[in-house]
Amino acid sequence: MMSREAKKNLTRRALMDAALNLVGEGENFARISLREVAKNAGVVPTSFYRHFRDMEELGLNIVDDLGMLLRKLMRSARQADNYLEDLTQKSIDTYADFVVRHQNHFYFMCQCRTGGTPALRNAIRQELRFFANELAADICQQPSLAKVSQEDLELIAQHIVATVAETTIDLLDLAGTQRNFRHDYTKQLQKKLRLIWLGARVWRSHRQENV
Amino acid sequence: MMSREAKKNLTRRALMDAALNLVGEGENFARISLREVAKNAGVVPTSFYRHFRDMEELGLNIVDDLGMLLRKLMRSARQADNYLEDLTQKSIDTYADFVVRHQNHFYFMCQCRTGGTPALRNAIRQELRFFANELAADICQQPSLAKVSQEDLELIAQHIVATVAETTIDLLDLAGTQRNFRHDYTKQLQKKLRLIWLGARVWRSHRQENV
DNA sequence: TGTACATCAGTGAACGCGCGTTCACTGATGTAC
DNA sequence: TGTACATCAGTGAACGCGCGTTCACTGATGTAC
Repeated sequence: MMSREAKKNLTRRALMDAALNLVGEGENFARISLREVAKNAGVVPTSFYRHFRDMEELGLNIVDDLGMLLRKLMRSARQADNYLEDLTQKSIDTYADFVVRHQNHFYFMCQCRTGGTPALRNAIRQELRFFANELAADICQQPSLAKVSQEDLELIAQHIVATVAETTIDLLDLAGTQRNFRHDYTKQLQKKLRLIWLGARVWRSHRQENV
Repeated sequence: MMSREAKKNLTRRALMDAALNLVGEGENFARISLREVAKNAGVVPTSFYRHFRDMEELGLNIVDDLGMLLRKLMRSARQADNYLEDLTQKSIDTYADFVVRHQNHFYFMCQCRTGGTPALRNAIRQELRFFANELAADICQQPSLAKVSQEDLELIAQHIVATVAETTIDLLDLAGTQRNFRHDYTKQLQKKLRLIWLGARVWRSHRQENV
């Protein structure tokens, strides 16, 4: 038999997955009711309280999931061959794969990043900031960025992460409908990142340039 | 006496303003009930139906408002002295003023741009795309962008608009708490836009550059 | 190993509440003559 | 200008429903001896 704790964890997962599925089907997380989640998890509403105080706490736990996923993504990106050329393209491909494989989590991210309760919003922003800092640590080794201060490097990394997060909803919306959806998305995102990248290469910290 | 039509318009405005105020106070638009809006507008719930089919239709009308505001913003930005130096700084200042003066509308925009129903999301995205196209038409006259294709110009403009929209929530959050909130915000946003701008100046359309 | 008791995840009935929506209405404004 | 009728924005009662939350419970799992 399964231990009591293991069974409890199964129910907990079922509740979180039920919420994620509803979000993946187009529901707004803010409107999803505790009873709906319980029903979809195959559990009575009162059971919910054995695991979470309320829907917001469940949401915060989903954000923890998301953080773990992002760390996993970062790790696998770092394992990739580090030939510098085409690194951006490879990263975008890795990311697009990852998003499609964890659609529900990324729908949740896109929706709650600006639309959630303040606590939820901040939790997601914090995860993205962490990711950006890791990215900053990675790219600071690039010789072409030698003239950029640490502070500005972090800003650049944050801008890159924000750009990727911003465009993720397009990828998800396309993934649902189109067959060869990936090409248009990666092309656009690559151009946007190249724009930032080119800017970063001619960036000089501690000097204001006009226009 | 006021005409029947004029009175009706007052009620309509009162309903929209009630919804906007609730959003400005931190409520999630998706969770605001028709009855709450009616109560805050000083009107009986059934009256709501004389103006909107449901909350989504009210939301779409707020997006129309927002579109009008953005066009007004664009007009006043164009009227400003066009000395090229410091144009970015001026534009950011104009924008920040504008956002603070129409806080509720911009809270609504930040929240529904990614968190709303599909119809609402798309309506807002369309307004922002329109704004970006206008911006593209403006900046294409810059001699430093002569080598950029029309398509890429539009992408750059979209990227700028997305960056501004993305950071607007920071401005709003800061506006509520801090006294001299504007400085940090404008400084960060200016750096981000400068990054894009520098990138755009060295951009060559129709050629792939690697990292 | 077996027994007696403790723990606690999940149950099911019940509650009061605010929700969206319907309906027939009222009375001020608008229109035709 | 005055009268008689039409329009329609806003009213107020009523509905059935799903909501979050409470409570005492059950019975499988865990623990102590």
